[in-house]
Amino acid sequence: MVQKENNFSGWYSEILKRAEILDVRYPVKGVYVWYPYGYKLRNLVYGFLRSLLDKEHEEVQFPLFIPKEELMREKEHIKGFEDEVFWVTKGGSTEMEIPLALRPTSETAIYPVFKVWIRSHRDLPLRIYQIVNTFRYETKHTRPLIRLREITSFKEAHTVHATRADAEEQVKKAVALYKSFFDRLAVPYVITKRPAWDKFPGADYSIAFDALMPDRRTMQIGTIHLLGESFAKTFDIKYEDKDGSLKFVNQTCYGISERCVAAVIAIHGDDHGLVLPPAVAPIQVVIVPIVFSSKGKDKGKSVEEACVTVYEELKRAGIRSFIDNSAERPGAKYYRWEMKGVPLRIEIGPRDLENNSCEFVRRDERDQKQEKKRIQIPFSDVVSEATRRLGAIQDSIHEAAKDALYSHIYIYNHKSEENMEMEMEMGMEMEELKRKVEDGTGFGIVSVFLCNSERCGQELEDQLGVSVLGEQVYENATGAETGGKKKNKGRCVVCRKEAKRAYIARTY
RNA sequence: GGGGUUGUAGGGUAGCUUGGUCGAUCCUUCGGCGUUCGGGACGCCGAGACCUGAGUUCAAAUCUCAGCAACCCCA
Repeated sequence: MVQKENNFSGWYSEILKRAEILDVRYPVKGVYVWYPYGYKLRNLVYGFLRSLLDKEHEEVQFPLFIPKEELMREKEHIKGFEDEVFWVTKGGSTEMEIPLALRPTSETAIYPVFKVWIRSHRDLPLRIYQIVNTFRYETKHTRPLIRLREITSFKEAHTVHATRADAEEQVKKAVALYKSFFDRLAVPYVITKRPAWDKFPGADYSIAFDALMPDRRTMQIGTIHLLGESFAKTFDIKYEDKDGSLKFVNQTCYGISERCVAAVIAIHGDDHGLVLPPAVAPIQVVIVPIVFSSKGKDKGKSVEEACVTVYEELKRAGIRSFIDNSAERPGAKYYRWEMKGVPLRIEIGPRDLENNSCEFVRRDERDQKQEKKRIQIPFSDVVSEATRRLGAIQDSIHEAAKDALYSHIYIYNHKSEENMEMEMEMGMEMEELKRKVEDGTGFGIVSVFLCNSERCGQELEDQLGVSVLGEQVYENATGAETGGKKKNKGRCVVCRKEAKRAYIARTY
C-alpha cells in the first residue's frame, strides 16, 4: 500500500482500486466505472442528501439533451461553458439540423420549462432537484471522482421565488442544508463567497464549500448560486403578482457532485485503507468468525451460531452488518475489511464463547505499535455497545478531520502598521505568504487582506500560484481557527487599499 | 495552454540502450486438489500478457511515426 502522507495522488488511485470504489480501466478519458461497493457508498451518501432535500424540494428528471439555441441563449452562461460542451451532431449517418448538447449543467434545460410551469405567485416558491449525469469536455488532467468528463452524480437544485429577498433566504437555507450534509459525512469545510470574477457564469454571486485535501490543496465540494433575475430575463420567466402585475422571478441553484465521495475517501482514509463514517458505511459492522481453532473443531458450529445471533440482533437494530464466512484465514479478512473502511469489527471465536462475549475492534484506532485494541463485550451488550461505538467513531473521525482543517488555516496579519509600507516595498509579505502556501510548511489555507478588484486577485494568484477562494461567510461554519490572532481590518496585500479578509489556497 | 515520462496476463514488474537467445521473467491474482486456520498459510497441478495502427527490416516487446490511454512537472 502506497503511503498517504507523501504521495497522496498515488495513495488515492490505489485505494480506489483496492477498496473497490471505482474501476479506472474504462478506455475513454475521464470516465470511470463504479464498483458495487463504491456504488453502495455513493447511494448511501446520496440517499442522505435526498432525504435532506425531500423536506422542501421535489425530485424531477430533465433530459440529457439540450438544443443548441437554448444552451446559447444566456450569453454569460454559455461563455463559461462553451469550450467544454460535448455535441451530438449526427443521428445515425445523418447530420442533425439542430445539434444537441450533452448537459454540462441543466439551467438551460430546465428554465424554458419553468417558463411554462410558472404563471402566478401561487406557483411560487418552486423548488426542484435532480441527481443526474452531466458532461464536460475536460482537457486538463482528469481524475476519478474529482475531475470527470462524465459527472455521474450531479445533484442540482433549482429554486424559483417571487422576490430577491426570498431567493436570498433560500441561499441561506441551502447553506444550512449543505452544512448538515457535510457534517454527516464528517467532512469539514470553509464557506466563502467567490470573488466576482470567479462566480458561476450568469449568477449574481456564488457561495462555495471547500474541503482541505491531504496534499493541502482545497477542493470545491459544493456551490450555491444566487441567480437573481438574469436567467428569468433571458428565458422570460414571469409571474403575475397579487396586484395583477407581471414580474420576473428570482432564482437560485445549487449543486453537489461525487466530489463529496472523493472528500470522504481522501480526508478520512489512512495507510491501511478507507475509513468510512458509520453514517454512510455500506457495512457498519463486519463479523469475523474464528471457526477453526486449536481448541477443537467441535466448537466451529457454535461459533457460527453465535455469529448469526449477533448478526440478527444488529440487523434488527438497523445496523448494516455482514458475516464474513469466506474460507480465508482471519488475518486476511481483517486486512480486507480495514481496506474497505468498515468502522467496527466483531470477532467471535471459541475462546470468546467460553467467556460468553465477543471482541470489538475499531477501524479508527490503533495503538503506538500500530496494533489494534481489542475490547471484550458480553453478548448481552452487543447492540447497545455497537450503537454507542459507531456514534463515537463518527464523532471521533469528524473531530480529527476538523483539527486537520483548522490547523492548516493560517491567519496572516501585517506585522505592524508602521512597518507595513516598508515590508511591502521589499516584497516581504509576498515572500512570507509564498512560504505559507507552499507544501511542507504545514499550511493549506491562508487568510489575507485582499480588495475586490480582479486585478489584485489575479496578481496574487499569479505570484503565489494559488486561487482566491473568497471572503469567508457564515462564519460559524468552521469554528475555531489557529495560526495567529485575527485582525479584521487591513489593507490589500497587493494595492494597499482598504480591504476585507479573503482565503487563498492552492486548489484542485 | 506548455513540457516530460510511460504503456508487457486481473494487479505489480523483468526484458527495450546493442532487433534474433522470448516458445517472454518474477511476485501477486484466478481455478482444481490436499494439508492448514485468534493478524495477509503451505504444497502440487493448471490458467492468464507484449495498447492500437502504419512503417523500417530477412527478422520488432525492442527502432520510427501517428492514434488512444495513464502519470508527473510548469503556467
